[in-house]
Amino acid sequence: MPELPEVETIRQQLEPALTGARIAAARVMDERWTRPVAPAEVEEALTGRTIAAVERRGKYLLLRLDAGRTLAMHLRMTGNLLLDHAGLDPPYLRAVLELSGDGRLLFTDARRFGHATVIDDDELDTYFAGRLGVEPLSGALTGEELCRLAAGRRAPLKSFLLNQLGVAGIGNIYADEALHRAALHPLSPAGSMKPDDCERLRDGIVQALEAGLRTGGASIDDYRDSRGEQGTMQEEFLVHTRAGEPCPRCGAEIRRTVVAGRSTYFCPSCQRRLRRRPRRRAGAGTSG
DNA sequence: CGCCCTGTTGGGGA
DNA sequence: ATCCCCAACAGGGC
Repeated sequence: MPELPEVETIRQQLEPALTGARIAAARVMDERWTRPVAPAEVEEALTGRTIAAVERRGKYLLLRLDAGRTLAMHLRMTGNLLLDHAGLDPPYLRAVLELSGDGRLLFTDARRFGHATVIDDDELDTYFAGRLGVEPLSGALTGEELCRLAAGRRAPLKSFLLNQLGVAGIGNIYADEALHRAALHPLSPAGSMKPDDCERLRDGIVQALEAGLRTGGASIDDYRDSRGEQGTMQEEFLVHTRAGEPCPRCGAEIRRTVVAGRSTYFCPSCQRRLRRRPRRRAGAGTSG
């Protein structure tokens, strides 16, 4: 479940070992990982490089290399990064970065949706400008900014949150959690939010992500070892996958529906649906 | 055993 | 602008 908190947790775990490490060799065993770029091209770009920093943007994990380039990796659904010192041979191994001295960084991915690409540093901002919106934990996300992003949009709030171009890093789980915390209905049109709704949604986003960060490490370990088992993290979810259980805020029964093709959990009692804001007539500039 | 459904994401086409 | 489908695979229900 690599949404922003999980990717950030992985980043924090890898940072001490990878920062300053040299990539002695790189092996890509799945051409899909680098498509449409040939694996050999990526292997060559990585070999001999030193990792200057480990960063995150949205759900992307970045290895900043010397020589002015960056390896940007996306885990998608089932991608995982493993720091190995024991000669592991995990299933679904897609790529290996051998580090100088001891250690290997392993990229595994059962579904093979994960992706990696090498980007010149001077193209980095352009690359992400077309893919990611504001970082929700950077302090740049305010209620006001959220209202600006949502203005005029008729898409459901859930879709609005899943679209990385508005706010970066929110996936299916944290979208549900944020909307519940904000007491907003997932099907309310994004543009229907009033300033007060935007403030609550901003708080809901930040609080849901921070809650995930607090337990992210445990959830990832559980996830890595046992897919179907219940992880520590799941016990933190207020509504996600909790259909039929009582809402922690009002006690009503949490319901499941499908929005934007994704399972969506919400409380029909305290997440009330907003109506579309009446369109303002041209010239009627002032409002209360 | 096989079929169907579900799922942590994002891109492309309708 | 918005929705549907797809990518590839595991696991559970029937």
